[in-house]
Amino acid sequence: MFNHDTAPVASQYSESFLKRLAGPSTGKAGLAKDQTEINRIIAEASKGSKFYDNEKKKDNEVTERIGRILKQRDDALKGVDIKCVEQSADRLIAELEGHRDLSQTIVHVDMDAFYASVKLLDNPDLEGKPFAVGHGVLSTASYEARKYGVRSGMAGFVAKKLCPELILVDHHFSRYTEMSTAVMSVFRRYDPNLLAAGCDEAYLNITAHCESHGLTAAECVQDMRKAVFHETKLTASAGIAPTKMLAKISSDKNKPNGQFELPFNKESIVSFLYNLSIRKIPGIGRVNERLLESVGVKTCGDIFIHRATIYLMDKQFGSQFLFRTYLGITSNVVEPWGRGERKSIGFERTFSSLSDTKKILNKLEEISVELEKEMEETGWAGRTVTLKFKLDTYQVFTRAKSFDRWITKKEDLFATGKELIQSEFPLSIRLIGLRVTKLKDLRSPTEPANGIKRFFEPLQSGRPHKKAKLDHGETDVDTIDHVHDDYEDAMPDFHENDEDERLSDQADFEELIEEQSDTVRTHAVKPRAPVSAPAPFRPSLTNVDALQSSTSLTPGPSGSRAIKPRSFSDATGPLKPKPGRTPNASIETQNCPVCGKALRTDNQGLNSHIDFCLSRGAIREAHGEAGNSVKGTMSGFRPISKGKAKLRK
DNA sequence: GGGTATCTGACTA
DNA sequence: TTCCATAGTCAGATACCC
Repeated sequence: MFNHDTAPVASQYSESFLKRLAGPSTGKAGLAKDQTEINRIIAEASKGSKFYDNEKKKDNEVTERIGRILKQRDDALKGVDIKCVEQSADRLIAELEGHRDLSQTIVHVDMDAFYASVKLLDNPDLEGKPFAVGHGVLSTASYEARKYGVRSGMAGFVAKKLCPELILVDHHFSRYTEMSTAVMSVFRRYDPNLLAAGCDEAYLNITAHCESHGLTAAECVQDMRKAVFHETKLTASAGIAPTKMLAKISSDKNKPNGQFELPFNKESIVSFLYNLSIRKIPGIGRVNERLLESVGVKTCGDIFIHRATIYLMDKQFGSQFLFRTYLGITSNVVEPWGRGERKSIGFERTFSSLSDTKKILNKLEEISVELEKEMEETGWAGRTVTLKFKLDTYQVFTRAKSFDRWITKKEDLFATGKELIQSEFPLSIRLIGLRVTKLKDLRSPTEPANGIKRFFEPLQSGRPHKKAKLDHGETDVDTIDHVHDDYEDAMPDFHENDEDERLSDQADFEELIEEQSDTVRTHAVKPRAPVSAPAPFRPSLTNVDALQSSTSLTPGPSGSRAIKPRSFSDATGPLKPKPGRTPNASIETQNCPVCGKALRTDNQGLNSHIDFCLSRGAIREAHGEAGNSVKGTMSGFRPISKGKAKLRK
C-alpha cells in the first residue's frame, strides 16, 4: 500500500507532531493498523504548506507548555511527603465514590459512518469501495477507506495520497436530515426525552422502558437497533452503561453494527477504564493528552498511580475531574437541550486567501446577510458581536464589541464587523466570520433567563438593585410579580392588563424590547448575567461540555441544525468548579522584534504575537506601506506597562 | 479595592 | 496547489463600577 522506498527517516518528525497532523480522529473505529506509517504519509503530503507550518508552531507551543508544567510539577513535589499527599487524594476519591449512582440505564447510540452509509443507500455502486464524503475536507469515510487511514477531518488531497483510488462524493444534506429524523423517531420510542447529540447519535435513558416492557437493557437495545435497520437500512452501534460518558465510550467498543454493555458495578467500571487511553475521554483532546502524558498519565489507571501529582497540580489538571474519570462517576442525566441553553449564533466562511480590503468587506457583508437571516429564522437577538478572522497563515483572531441594545439586523452586524476589522487592515485572510453572543430568545417572552424578565431580575451581589433580592424558595409567580413591580417603576404608563395583548404580536414584542432596553439605560438597571447552574463540577482541563458537538456532521446552514453537546458531568454532585491555567510566575518581558512592544515571556501567545506582527509587516510591504507599528495588542501578551492595553475603546 | 463585565485566545467535538 | 463549520467553555488580563 505504501511506497517505502521514498520514506524519509521517521526521526525528522516528532511523534507528537505526527499525531497532531494526523488529526483528532485517529482513534476511530475501522482504522488501519499501521498508524505510524499513515502519520508519516500525512506529514509528507502536508509538508511545506502554511497549514503545516502553523501546526508545527502550535505543536512547539505545546512542547513549551509541557516544559513549564514539568517545572511546576518539580516545584510542587519538592520536599513533599508523597505518601501524605496520596492519603489526601485517597480521601477525596473516597468522597467522590459516595456519589456513584448505578440506578439509571443510559444508552449511547451512534449511527455507523452515517454520511457514508446514507450515500451508500442512494448509490449502491459504491458498495465495497473506498469512498469519502466531502472535497476540501472530508466529513466521513467508508470503512473500506478507513483501512487506508482516511478519516473525517482530513484534507481531500491528503486522503488521496493515502488511498489513490479513493472516490470523493458530495454531501447530500437533505437526505441526512431525512434519515436522521427517521432514526430519531425510532429512538424516541425507547426514550421520548432523549438527548440528540448530533444528527447521527443520541443518549437515551431506557430505565423506564426496560421496566415497563420486562426487557433487559441488552434486549432493549438489540430491539432498537433492529428497528432502526428495519426502517432505514442503516446500522447503529450502542453502548449501555450507568452514565453518559461510559455509554459513549462503550458504544465505540463493538463498532460497527454492534453493542456493548458495561457491567453495572464499581469494580467492572474501574477495571474497564483502567487501561483505557485518556484520549478516549470526551473532553480530553490532542493537547490535553500530551500535557497529561508529560506527567505520566496515559491511561485512566495512571490517574490513580499519579494521584499525588494530580492532587498537587489541581490548578493545572483539575483533580476532581480526573478522579471522577478514573472512577467512572459522571452525569447520568439525559434530557433534551432547550432553546434557552443556546449561548451564541454565528456564521463563518472559508475562501481562498484575500488581501483586497474591498473584497474582504464584501465577504463580511455576505456573512452579515446570512447571519441576519439565521437569527431571524431562529428568533435570536444578541448584545455582543464577535468578528473572527483567520490569516493565510492559519492563525485565528477574534475581536468583539458589546452593545446596550439588541442586535438583529444585517446593518448592525456589518457595521460592527467592519469597525472591528478596519483597524486590523491590511490583512490577508482565508476565513471571516461573525458570531453574536449574550443572546435573547425572541420566541420566549416569558422564559426566565432570556425573556423580558431578565431585565428586571434583582442584580447579583455587589450590584445592589433597588428592589430586594429573591428569598430562597420564592416561586416563579412571585418573581414575575417583582418583574411587574419593576416594570411599573420603570414605565409608569404600562399596565399589567395590557401585557398579554402587547406580547401577542411578535412585532409589538420586539418594539417592547427596544423600549425596554432604553428603560434599562435610563434607570441604570443592568441586565444581569445569565443565571448559572449551582456550581456544577467542570474539569479545569478543558471544556467537557463540548463533548460531542455534531458540527461536522450537521446539515447545512438552515437545515436541521446543530444538535448541541451536553455535559457528562453536569449533575453528579455539587463539587467545586475547577480553575485552570498556569498561574503567572515572576513576570519577564521581551520586546517584539517587529513592533517593539514589551511582551510577557510567560505567556504562550508571545510567539503568535511576533508572527502576527511579521505577517502584518509582510502584507504592508506587499501593499507598499511603510512602518511596522501595531496599533493594538492581543489578549495574552498585552504590554505590561502604562495605561490601557485594550485594543480599542 | 473588590466584584463584575468584557475581550481574546486556546481547546474541544 | 489543496486542510471545514459551528458552538461551547475556560483562563487570564484588563476595564469599569461602586
